[in-house]
Amino acid sequence: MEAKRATIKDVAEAAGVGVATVSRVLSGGSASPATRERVLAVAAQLDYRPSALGRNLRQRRTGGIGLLVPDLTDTFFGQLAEGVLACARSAGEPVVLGSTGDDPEQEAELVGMLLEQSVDRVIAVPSGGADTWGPAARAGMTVVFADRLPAERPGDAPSGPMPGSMSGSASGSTADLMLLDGVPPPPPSPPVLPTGVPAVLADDRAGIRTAVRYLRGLGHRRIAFLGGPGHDRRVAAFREAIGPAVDEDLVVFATGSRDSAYAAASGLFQSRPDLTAVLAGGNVLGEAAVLAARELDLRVPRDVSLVMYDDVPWAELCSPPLTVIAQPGRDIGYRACELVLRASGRRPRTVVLPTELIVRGSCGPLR
Amino acid sequence: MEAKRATIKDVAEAAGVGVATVSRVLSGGSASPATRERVLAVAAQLDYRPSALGRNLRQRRTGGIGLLVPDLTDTFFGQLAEGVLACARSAGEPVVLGSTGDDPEQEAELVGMLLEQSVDRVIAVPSGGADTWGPAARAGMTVVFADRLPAERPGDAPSGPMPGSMSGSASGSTADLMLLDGVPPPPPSPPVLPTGVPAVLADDRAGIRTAVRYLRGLGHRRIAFLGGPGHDRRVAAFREAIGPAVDEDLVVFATGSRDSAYAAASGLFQSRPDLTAVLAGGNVLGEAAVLAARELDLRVPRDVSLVMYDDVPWAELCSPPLTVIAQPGRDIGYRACELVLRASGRRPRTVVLPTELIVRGSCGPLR
DNA sequence: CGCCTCCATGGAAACGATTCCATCATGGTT
DNA sequence: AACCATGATGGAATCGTTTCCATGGAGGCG
Repeated sequence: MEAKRATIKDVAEAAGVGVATVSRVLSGGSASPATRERVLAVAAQLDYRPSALGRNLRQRRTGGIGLLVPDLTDTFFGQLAEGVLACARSAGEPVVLGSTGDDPEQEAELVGMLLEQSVDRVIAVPSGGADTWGPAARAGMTVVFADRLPAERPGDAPSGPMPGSMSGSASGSTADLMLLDGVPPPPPSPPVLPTGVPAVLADDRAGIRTAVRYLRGLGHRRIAFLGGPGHDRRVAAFREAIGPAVDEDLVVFATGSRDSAYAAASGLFQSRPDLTAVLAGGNVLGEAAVLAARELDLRVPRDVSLVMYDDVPWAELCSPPLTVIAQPGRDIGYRACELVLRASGRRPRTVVLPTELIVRGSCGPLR
Repeated sequence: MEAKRATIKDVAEAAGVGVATVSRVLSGGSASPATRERVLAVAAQLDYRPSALGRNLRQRRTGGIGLLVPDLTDTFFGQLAEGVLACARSAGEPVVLGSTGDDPEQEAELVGMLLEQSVDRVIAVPSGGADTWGPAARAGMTVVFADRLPAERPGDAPSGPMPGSMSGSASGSTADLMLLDGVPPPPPSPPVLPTGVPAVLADDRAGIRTAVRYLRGLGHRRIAFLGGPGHDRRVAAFREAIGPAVDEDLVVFATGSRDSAYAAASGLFQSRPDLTAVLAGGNVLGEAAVLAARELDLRVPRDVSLVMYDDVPWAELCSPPLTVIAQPGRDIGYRACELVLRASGRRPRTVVLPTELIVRGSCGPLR
């Protein structure tokens, strides 16, 4: 019953040829039309499928590409994953998935697992810093980052300050400074990005700037930022957009969990009842903000205006529908996959995809 | 620079022992304490990692487990995937992911890909029917279904009737009948489920029944069901709960896409303005229902009551917050993974996980 | 007519691991 | 003192594929 799979040897035997010939026929090598046809027929009849194991072992090449995301429950990463999957499918490459939970340790462990599987092309939304990704690259992995860049300093989790704590170093991390290209009042978009680091990112800077300007235009002055893990670049952009006089109490961080996000949002609203607008750095944060506001009887947008980074299907369902900074999650994944696949040539450049402010109903004029 | 990975041979050489000894030490075989220590030291120093390729080839065993879901953008499948990932990680097994888009053809293709990768344990939310999964099983795959069962009849997509069309055969599909165990007015929960089919399912029947009773209790009589691909069991449960006099026009199907869901919902509201309650078979359908209702100026719950199958984080964000039938997506994934991992012994039984009606604000009394 | 080239073809090595089996040393028993 | 059981150890086969290389035949050209 359990018919074990036919091997190339079986095919060769049945077709009366050598295994080498079968291999050549199947991988497009030269062969006489007669044998080619015969081999093909036999292979089809035996339902022969070459084993990726054998092939990969021989070629010392990997099967598949790895995909590491913080949390598939977050719609954005789901979109990103769908993009990667779509591209990988069209290339016929399997995708090995890992969820890091925004934990550098788990991430490192998963990288090890991929290494063991001989998966040497990886698309990652990084949680850890150089001490994870340095070794990975050194082990010969082709890594493309998506949505974020890893923290610069070894051992530095990119989320910066811990949950509930208010703000961090006054001028952003090393990575952020580098991102901003060292020009304090930099020219308008497109932003200058670190070269040599293959990555696909959304144009956070432009998105955030647009949102801040929009809020400013509505009269808001006390604008808060609600950040999560991996939002360093967004925070930096926020600081840049706000200008020199950033009210540090209005920059708050949460970890990846929904509870933490809610706590951060609620804490922010309670400690600073004078704020008039909030910019949430991701959809989980946005959700938390809506929830916290409702819990505290703050009406949106009457009492507080809200902009969420990330467009998700339910943003339209909220009442009022949420004004968002949309980023093309699916495209980010797709492009990252393209990059990692054709990384054979010279190293791929970083790609920046545009964001878009979608104005719905969660922002109103200052009153 | 590109230090290629150390092989077992390198370790053996460096430790001055044979490869067999290294293998034994590393996989817990017998060895003298002295050599064991030496080998371990050398292995650590060389940062040796056994190649899964070599191992799997030799053992003719698969690396990893496959996971096939319709769409990672759907939060529910994201939760399910997280569950699988959690369990797989703790077992040290890599997960190969595929997204089927609810398309039997893509699904079959992905199964082929997994076969090629020698991945012979699969967790699937099936889209195709027996003509996909029969061959898969025959090829020696251990398959555990999650959330759904495949259609019984070959070539029969489990979604039954096509989008927009109204209802199907008057008494559910063969699969559903089998599910109901052939007893037309069956005893209350727990439902009798098909044995021998390894699967992890939510107790749709109880969930739907509870929801229908709840709506009935509020006075609703014209209750509609909005179904999507793979919702056969839910439809069947709905029919059963409603009783013999099912208004077939109130049972509507959409395909997996959000557009289709919206179209179905909108069409339903417009063609049957007399309905007073809607039961959405999944979160995408629920989202569509909310959107369509708003578009048509139907207020929830004043004009129409709404229950959504699936609890998702944003259900609470809606206003009013959505009353839902919660199913443990993460647990379903986790259990399915457990099942597929310890499938070595006798065949695993089907597992049914409880659902829960979470009453929030989207249902009101008939007026 | 002979030689050289070219192409189709098959044998065999290699990839990196596990595992069977033979070998050898050791220590205990008769 | 001879023998046997036990345990550590290394060699070699094996898994399924690709690929190098040798072989042999056919055909073209000098």
